[in-house]
Amino acid sequence: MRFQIFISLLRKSKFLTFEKGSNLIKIGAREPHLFFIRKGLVRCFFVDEKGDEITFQLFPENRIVSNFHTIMFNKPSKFEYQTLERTKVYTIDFKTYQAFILKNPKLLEANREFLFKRNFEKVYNRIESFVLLAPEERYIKYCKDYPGIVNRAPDRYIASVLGITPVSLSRIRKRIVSKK
Amino acid sequence: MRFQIFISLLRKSKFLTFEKGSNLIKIGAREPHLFFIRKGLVRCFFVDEKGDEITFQLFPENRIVSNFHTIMFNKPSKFEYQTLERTKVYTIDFKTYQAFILKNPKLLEANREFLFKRNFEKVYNRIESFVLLAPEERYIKYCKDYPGIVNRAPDRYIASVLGITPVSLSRIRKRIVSKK
DNA sequence: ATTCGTTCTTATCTTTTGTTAATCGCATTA
DNA sequence: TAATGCGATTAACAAAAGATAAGAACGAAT
Repeated sequence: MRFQIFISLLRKSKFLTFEKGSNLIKIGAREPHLFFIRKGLVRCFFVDEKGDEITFQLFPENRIVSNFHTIMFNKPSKFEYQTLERTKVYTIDFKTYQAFILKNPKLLEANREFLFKRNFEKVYNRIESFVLLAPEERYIKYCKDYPGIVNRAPDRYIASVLGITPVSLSRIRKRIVSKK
Repeated sequence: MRFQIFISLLRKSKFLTFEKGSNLIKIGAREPHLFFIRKGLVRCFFVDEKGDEITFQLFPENRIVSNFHTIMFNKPSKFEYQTLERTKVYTIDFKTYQAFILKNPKLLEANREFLFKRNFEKVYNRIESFVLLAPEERYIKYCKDYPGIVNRAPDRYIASVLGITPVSLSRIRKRIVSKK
């Protein structure tokens, strides 16, 4: 029956395909949808005072993308979510989703699991990486933790996620290779 | 009536005072309590492979401290929460708290506000600091964002939170002073 | 007041990073 | 095939950070 519930949730969602380079959510938009990435790669970035794009996060398959500024605070998005590959998603309006969850208390736990726990864990691990590790170790850990990203996204995006420059990342990679 | 509800929640909680240097939560413990810091300062740290203590976070007044590993996953705490000053807290068992929230739907929103939104915001801002800012700017921002902490906690804890060494923090401070 | 221990600062040296610019590699296109 | 453009690499230099050790400042305890 869990399965049944899941099916009817799927019925309420749409299955969409975005071409490479399209936007799921634009900066300034109030986009209240959740996007579950079935296939593809999504880049989340913002623009700093100098006008440079800062890549904040990269999302591969099986992750949920949403704008927490909008969903939590009903504020316009600070980030832009852009596909780096042709990307297929299941998408559903957050209110529709939440109404559905409330009607099916059995899903409450699964909801918490997906939307909060996973996120918390990842976010805390990431901060721990910054607190504990030097850039080189951070890169190694990132490769381990997200093998499905490193060879699909441009290096400068990875560098940004790690909080370093592309030049530095290039040197780190060289160092790692020469150590072997 | 919001106020009434709040009062009865307070009734279910205990008001405790911890001396400086005591533990709210120990590493390995399954401590299911929430602690609202009324007065004082709490340091959250873990121990790395070398056996060194790494300060992960510092909590001043009006923040809620809890062990999310336990509350979310029922796992033993990875962190230790230790008072850096004589600290007064309101504390309540998470299950008691949650049961109360469920009985008072008017508190659902306030609950989300306190336990999730605030946390998310802080955590994202922190990651942004690491991604975007150099250590010196990160320190300046930390002083701005948490003026109630910087002059109360030992510098080496601050350094750890910022992901740098105490020596480096000392140099950063000197640099900032000499710029003025 | 003196001693002790802890923390912060300073010094020295090595390693790493940021910055800027030039070069290389590769794919797309004219 | 040649030209173009974009991203990664390399080079060169300055600035900053890590590591280690020594010294200064400070408070607590005797």
